[in-house]
Amino acid sequence: MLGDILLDIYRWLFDHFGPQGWWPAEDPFEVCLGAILTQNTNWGNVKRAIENLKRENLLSPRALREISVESLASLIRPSGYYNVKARRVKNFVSFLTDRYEGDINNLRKEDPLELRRKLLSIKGLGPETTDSILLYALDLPFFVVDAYTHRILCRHGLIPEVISYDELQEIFHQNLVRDVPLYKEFHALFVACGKTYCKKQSPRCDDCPLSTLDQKF
DNA sequence: CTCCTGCAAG
DNA sequence: CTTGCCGGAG
Repeated sequence: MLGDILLDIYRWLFDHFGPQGWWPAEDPFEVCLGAILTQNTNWGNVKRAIENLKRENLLSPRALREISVESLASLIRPSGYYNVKARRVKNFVSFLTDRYEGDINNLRKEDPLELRRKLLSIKGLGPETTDSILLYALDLPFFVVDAYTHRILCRHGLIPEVISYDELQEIFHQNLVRDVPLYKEFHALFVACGKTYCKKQSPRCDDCPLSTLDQKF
């Protein structure tokens, strides 16, 4: 029932926007950095920050382990919240080097739910950042919930205004097949729809590919 | 001015 | 539950 509606949403969005090809990054570690840097931040600004790190050959756990948090902060400045994010990147890199030999692939040896719990214990990694890493860097089937997901489903009356991250994620896990490519594309499509149509202010409901959804109730 | 693929601290 | 973090684009 709800699964059918979610699949309908997916199809309409996919038909309208086409494949999004997320996550835009060269390797899994870059995905992790991007996931932290894009917290409440426009991706365009994150790209600048990552370009700075690339230019300085700092896109590796080893290199980021060495650099001072102050230097790191100045390099990621364009992404905003640079002081807190530099600390958060440092926390993640320490976690990776101290416990997994700085190799992102060693994370795959963990039980997925246990790994999620451990990532969440890192200061600066909340549920969305963690699930982005699990899904887009490690190809594990965890649905990434974000502000767009909530806004779109809420405006169509499919979920209550007040709902926790885990509760909303469970809706996807319980009602959709645990398919990694589907989860990757679906989240990216929610973002595309949220940015283009289901905007926070002055949403463009008339042109929205999901406009027929409301008539089902 | 608001918003952006949040999160932790107060 | 509210606030601080913050640059860049529209």
